[in-house]
Amino acid sequence: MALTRDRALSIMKNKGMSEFQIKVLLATMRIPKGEVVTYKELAKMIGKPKAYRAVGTALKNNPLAPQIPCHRVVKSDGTLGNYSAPGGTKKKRSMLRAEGAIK
DNA sequence: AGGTTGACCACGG
DNA sequence: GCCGTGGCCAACC
Repeated sequence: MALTRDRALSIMKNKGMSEFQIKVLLATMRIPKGEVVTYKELAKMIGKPKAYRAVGTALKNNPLAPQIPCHRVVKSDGTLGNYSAPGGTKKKRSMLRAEGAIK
């Protein structure tokens, strides 16, 4: 079943997450399949261009791991960055490769 | 209230 | 390519 924005919002609020983290995760949900964005771009999307570091903190807390495509978020220099879901960075790379987002 | 930590960034050697 | 340094911000203790 597809995860709607409203549903994600109530789950996250229920977890007691901060507004900042909620915004990060909502923005992450909008990333189209087959594309990647950087942590910095993501920070800019939520109106805090310099909070790219805190963006990482927020994604790590992602309570909806498979449904929010946090694997589509990479570093500014083009490398992958970290990934806390099972499989780690290796899994992240293979998923992106399967989507055609990276070579 | 203050210090530490981290899925980062940019720059330099 | 690697490593160190300074800077940034929010979360956590």
